[in-house]
Parts: sequence; C-alpha cells; structure tokens
Amino acid sequence: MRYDFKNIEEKWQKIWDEEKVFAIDEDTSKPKYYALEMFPYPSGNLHMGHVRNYSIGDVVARYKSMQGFNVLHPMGWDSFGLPAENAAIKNGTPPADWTWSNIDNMRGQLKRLGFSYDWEREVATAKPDYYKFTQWMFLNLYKNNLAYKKKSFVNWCPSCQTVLANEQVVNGKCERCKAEVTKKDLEQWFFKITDYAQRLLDDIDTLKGWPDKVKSMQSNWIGRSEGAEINFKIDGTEETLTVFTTRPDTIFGVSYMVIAPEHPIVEKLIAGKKEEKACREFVEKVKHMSEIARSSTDTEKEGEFTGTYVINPFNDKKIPLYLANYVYLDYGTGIVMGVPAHDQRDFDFAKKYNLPIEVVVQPDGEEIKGEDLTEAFAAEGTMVNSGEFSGLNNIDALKKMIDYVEEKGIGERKINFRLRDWLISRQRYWGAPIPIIYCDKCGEVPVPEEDLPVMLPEDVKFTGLGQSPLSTSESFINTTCPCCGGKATREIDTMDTFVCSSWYFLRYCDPHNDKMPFDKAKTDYWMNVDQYIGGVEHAILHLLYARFFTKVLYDTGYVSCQEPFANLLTQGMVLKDGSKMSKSVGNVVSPEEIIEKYGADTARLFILFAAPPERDLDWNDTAVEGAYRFINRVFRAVDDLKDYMDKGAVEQSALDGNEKKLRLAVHTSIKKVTDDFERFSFNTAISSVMEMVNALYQYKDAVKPEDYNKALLGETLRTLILLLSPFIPHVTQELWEMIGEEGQLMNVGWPKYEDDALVVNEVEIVVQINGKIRGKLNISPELTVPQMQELVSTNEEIKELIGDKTVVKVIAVPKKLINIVVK
RNA sequence: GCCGGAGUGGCGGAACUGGCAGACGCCCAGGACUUAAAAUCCUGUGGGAUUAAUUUCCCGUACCGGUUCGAUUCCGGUCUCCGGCACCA
Repeated sequence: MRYDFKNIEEKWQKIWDEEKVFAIDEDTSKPKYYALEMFPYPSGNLHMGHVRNYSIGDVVARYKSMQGFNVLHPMGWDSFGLPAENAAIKNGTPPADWTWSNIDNMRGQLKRLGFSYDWEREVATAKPDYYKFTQWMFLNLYKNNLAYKKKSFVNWCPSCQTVLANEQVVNGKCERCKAEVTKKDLEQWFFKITDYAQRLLDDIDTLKGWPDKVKSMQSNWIGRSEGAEINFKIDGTEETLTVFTTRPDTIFGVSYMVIAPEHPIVEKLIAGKKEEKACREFVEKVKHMSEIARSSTDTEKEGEFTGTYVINPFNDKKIPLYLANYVYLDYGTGIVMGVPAHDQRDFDFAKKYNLPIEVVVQPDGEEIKGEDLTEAFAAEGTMVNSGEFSGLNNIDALKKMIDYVEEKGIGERKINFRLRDWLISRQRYWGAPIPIIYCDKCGEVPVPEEDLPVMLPEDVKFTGLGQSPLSTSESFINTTCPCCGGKATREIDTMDTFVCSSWYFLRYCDPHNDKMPFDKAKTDYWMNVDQYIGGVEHAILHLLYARFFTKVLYDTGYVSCQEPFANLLTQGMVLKDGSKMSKSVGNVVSPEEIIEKYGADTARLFILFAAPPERDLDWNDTAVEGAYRFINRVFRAVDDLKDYMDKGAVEQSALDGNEKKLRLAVHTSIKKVTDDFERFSFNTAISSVMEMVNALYQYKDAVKPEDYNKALLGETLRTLILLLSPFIPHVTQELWEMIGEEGQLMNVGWPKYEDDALVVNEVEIVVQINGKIRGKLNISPELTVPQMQELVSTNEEIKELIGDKTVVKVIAVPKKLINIVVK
C-alpha cells in the first residue's frame, strides 16, 4: 500500500471537524492544561512562521492530552487593524468583508494542517460580541482612573495617518510601515500603565518559565532608575527649578544647569532678557530636528544661555541655566544638573561652552584634575571638595546626601521609569470605538455598560487622509448624553488593536458569555496559560500590555491570577537562504505548496525536526524530502508488519537477542521522547523515534517473517504510532486504524516505558589512562565502583595498557568509564 | 556604554547533572535490486598522519589561560555575531 497523504489527511480532517473531536469543557476530574499560541492577524494567508508557531503548539496540546490533561487549545483572530482599512481605501471593499473572507481562508488553511483547535471557542476581535468587552475593559480602566485623556506631544505616523504608542516606535520609525515618525501636539487617550511600572518590573522575577531574553527586554523597557529630585532656587526669586539626578553625590561639582527647550517655563525665564531672541531661535531649531537626530548620541550637544542663574542648595554657588538639545521634556523633570567632571555628556557640553570642570570624586590611588581630564570620570571613588561629605566613599555619600536633601526640605528621594503611559487612541476606522460621549453640559461621559457595544457604523467614507473616518458618519457621531439626555457627540477615535489582544486569552475561557467578558469561575479553572508560544517580536508590546491588563483585572477582582502566562516559548524565525522569507526578496515558500506536494504531516515534521523551536530555522528543500522519506519509511514498516502482530503482552524474560535489542530500542525511545517533550526538545525526540525505526528495520532484516515475535511487534508498532502522533497526526491516525485499533489518538494514553526492557547484561565502558581513552571494555552494568576499580589488577587488557607504570589513583564511574592515573 | 543570548563537521543540529565530541537527518560516495532509471534496502562519511589491515597515533567544540583524574559543559580574560535599551540625567 502506498502512503497516500492527500486522502489520509482529508479523511481525518473531515472526521475531526464533523465530530468536533477537539471540543473541550471544564472537567475537574482531570488536571487542566492551557496551551496557547499567539493568534494571527488575518492578512489573507498563513505563512511558514505561522505554521511553525502552530505546529509547536499543536504538538504540546496533543502530547498533554495524551498524558491525561484536560487541554484547552483555542484559536482566534486579531482582526482589527490597518491592512483591512487600506484594502478598503484601495478597492472599496468594506474592511469587514475583507476581514471575514481572509479569516475563512486562513481557518481552512489551519484545518488543512490538522491543528487540534477547539473551534467552538474561536474568537475574532472585530466582532461586536468581542469588542463589546474590549470596550468594557476600557470602562473598567476608566472607572479606576487608569484611562485618561491628555494633550501632549505624541508620536504620529504620517503614512498610517494615526498616532502611535511609544512601544510602536522602533528607532524613530513606525513599527508597522517603517515610515519616519513625527511629533504632534494632540489630545489623546492613554492607559496609565506607569502606575504598574514597579509591579510589572518586580513580577518579572516570578516568571520562571520565561526566556531570560524576554525578561531582560521588558526590564530594559520599563527602565527603572533611582535617585533624587532636588530643588535649585532661581537667582533673585523665590521660585525653584527641580532636577532629577541619579548622582546626587556629585552635586558639589555642578557648574551649570540645562533645561529642555520645550519646557513650558522657558518662555517665562527668557522673557525680556537680552538672551531672549537667541533662545527663541534655538527652541525653534530644536523643534525642527527629527526624532532620530535628536535622540542620537552622535548629535553634537548644543545649547543656549538663558540669562538666568540658579543657586546650588548645597554650596549656594550661583550657576548658569542653559537650554540644551540633549535634554528631554518627558523624562524626569526635563531639567538636569550639569556635572562635567563625572558625566560624559556634561563633559562634552562644558568643553564646548567653556564651563568649569570641578572634580568632586577622586578615584582611589590617583589624583585627577578637572583641567587635565579628557573624559568624565564616572566610576566609584572618594568624595572631595564636598563640604561635610568629603572623605566618604561616594556610594555611601549618595545615601547620606539624599537623606540630607529630605531633612532640609530641598527635595526628595525619587524613582523614575522610562516606561510611558500607553497611548491607545487611533485615528482610524477598523478598531473598537472608544466608549466615550462628549456633552456640552456634562463633559466627558463614559457610555453606560448596558449600552455596549458602541457599534462601528457602516456609512463611513475612506479617504485615507486627515481625520478619523468615524467623523464622516453622522449616524455615529450624533447621540444623546447618557447623563442629561441632551445632544452629545461620540469620541471618533478607535482603540489600538493591542488593547483587543491584551485580554483574548481570557475570552477563550468563556467565549460565548454575552453578559460579561468572562465568568470568573471559568478563568479560575483555566488560567494561567500553561504554555504560551509566539514570536519574540511581541516581547515588549503585546506581552507587556497583557501583563498590565491581567494585573488591572486582578486588582479590580475579575481574575485570580496576577500574571497571564506561566511559561513562554519564543520561537525563532523561518528563514530561506539565510534571510527572512519575504516577497521583496522572492524567497517565500508557501505552506500551501508544501501541503500540496508532501502533505501537512511532512511540513509539520520537517519544521519540528530541523531546529530546536527557539532557534531560527533555515528552510531546506532536500531536508523536507528527508522528512517525507521518514514518514514513508514508517508507513511501509507498519504496512509490512501489521499482519505479524498481536495484542499479547510481551514477556521480557522469554525474548531472544534480536528481540531484546528491538524492545530496548522501543523503550529507550519512549523514555527519551517523554523526557524531550518536557523540555520542548522536539528535534531530538524525533531523532530518537528515527533510531527506533532503524532498530525495527534491523530486526526485520535479521529475522525471518515466520519467526517474528508477534506480541513484540504489536507493542513496537503501537508505540511507534503513539510516539509520532503529536507530530504527524493524520498518518498516525490512519496507521492506528490499519493495525486494527480504535479511537482518536489524542485520547489514547501516552506510552510508558518498562524498566525491565531497559536492562542490559553488558555495557561498553571506556578505559582511560590519565584522562586519555586507551581502550574499551564490556562489563556488567551492575558492577560497583570498588568492583570496577578491582578490574585494574585482574583484567588482562587493562594490565597491558598500564604496562610497567605505577598506578596512583583509579576513578570509576558505573556504566561509563574507568580512568587510571599513572606515573 | 549598559543588559541578554550565541559561537561544535560540507550543512541543520546532538551530547540534559563535568565522563567515548559529532546522535539523528541532509549532502556526498559505494554496493544490492532493476534491461535501465526512479523508488527502496545496505555500507561508508570531522581533519591529518600512518599501516598489509576496518592498524596505530595525533589534532579538533571561536581564542588565551585556570580548576579537575577528566572540560563543548565550570571559572577568569579576549574576539566575533545576534537581540534589547540608550544624549534617560
């Protein structure tokens, strides 16, 4: 019989679909397991990255199910977003139509890959029954003072025609379309993720099952720094300017102060001074610098004296205040003290403007002078010229000086984060409308929960320009105020799609609930996600937002977990010829063509075998052939041997040499595959099954058919099919049927190895002399260390190896080696 | 600059707790089957010397050093590559 993958795959996919084999419910009699892969954006077609992501997830889900877990393995669609809207602008098709037809196509593709999803739980974020609760999430944040509107300089993508969150700006460019991002002064909605900065940082330590890489990326992004805010009096007034510094120990070395040119107080400081004109020009110049130039370390530090002096509260020195291009308004206080001797940026600035360089921390064992320095000294040392703090180690002084600041009331201890509040407004149509109404009388009014969802209107014009498309729908904008019943208008912006994806894993637990986003009892049963799998590109964006949402829901009593994802696996990219598959490079291998040529099982097997999941995988056509060959080899073996097997129990003690060898390979493989599954080492699990198949062919070669051990072959073939079933579910299910077994493999128990079968009479050990391998020896694995050491004086081979040298020491490791140290 | 990760044959990779480096697969070579080819099955396959031999030996896990009877694995240093953060005060 030939391996006809096409018919086999179609046959079982139909059965899985029609009989809803993968549908699941809460079941307290079993331990639960929540396996989740990042849901896709419905762009139209699956790519190999999806196939990899979902193959990994499917293998985990099927394995856990066979191990007796009640496995939740859902799939859905991150279906709001710009491409649908761009398609509408281009072709005139409504975004919804484009989206639903893409989803239909991609759902079909997923089914053709045989993934074990519970399609009864499918969600799509663009459906009203879902975005109703995305809006509910907004209101929950709003009620708890975690959603607010403010005017500020925000990131604007001129190509996407919308604002962006900080996380969506990568190297000054739009994360989606790579266009250069500009700044706009707009009034926008934000989520107060900064309130959770410390917890988001602290709880990274609880994420034992996350890769270090992702954890370090998140803590870098949150960017905590400890220091103090210190007030400097403006000379001649009672007003003060506050700086943030992490190095209060260097405060006696302050020789100037700098302020961000955009700082609102600048206007007042320069008004009427002779420096006013030059300062205004400088402010304009900085405003017109691009984000990239402004934030580059290479850009020359420039500034302009404001004509204003401030007083150092520690030594009452009068120091000049400058505007400078290297100071940011939105970090710290937007004002920085300049200590040229101990900060490289300040050093560069001071050199350019001839400001004094005063050393206040001396390195141990040498004496540095300000005028001799060629670069700032930023390391640890001893305090000098610092009044009562002189002589102290600067690290010790730092604490004491902050205490001093607080005692004297000239400032306070302060922790700053790099993390900014999450800007969630988007000037686009295809997203969840922000459930807010503006009333002349009552102001900003949240839409009452019972009025959700705020439906997206369909009478909208897509011009791709200017303002939010929702503003073109009269029926949408005009409404009545929920408070006073008077005329009112709706918020016309929609929410960032990352809001939708920040809680979808909770919706899967209770996808049809129309009263609430989910029932707490259900999330209590299913959460956390035991294994989350996806690309590392979401290390900061989605994974940080989802953690934030989970914490807010925890605080407001809707869930019991503080972290959503217990374990995270970030899979590597799929490459071709060393670079990422892309249309422009022309190196795209489509899943469709592989399924057509070799079948889904081959595609899955290759992807899982070719590299460990977290590493990048280079697509290799001949290696795909290899995977296909292996499936054929398995198919032939089962087909050839199925008439020589029975269901009898194998009696280990009655086996002959060939039989023992085969059974050893089978049980070794069970042990190895099981261990490998626990550490997601699928490539080695598969190679171990390959070894088992090689052993089966050797047995076939060595033994005549009439002498086959039927019970042993039965055990072997059943084991082979079961071990491979998570990887190649269609063909194994077919083979299962061919050998006369019944039931879905996912519900058959995972095989267990028997210790008996792993026992061997002899093991080959290595004999080393002074750590170098000099010979091999077959001994009983039972031999103890002293017994092995004894061999040195009794075994002829070893005696010969030693010759006339003197034995100093003998190291023996059971079943491994004897190392003889000689002189 | 700070933080995280990686470096092993022609290639993808394996060696999990310090114990035979290169499992398994790809490529390649040879053989069997065949009129022939494909498919399949079997064998070989890190490099270099050496031998009548499938013999004997040496080198080898980015580089230098250390600990150890023994290091791909642990420690110190260096280099390279990948990723994150960054004029963040």
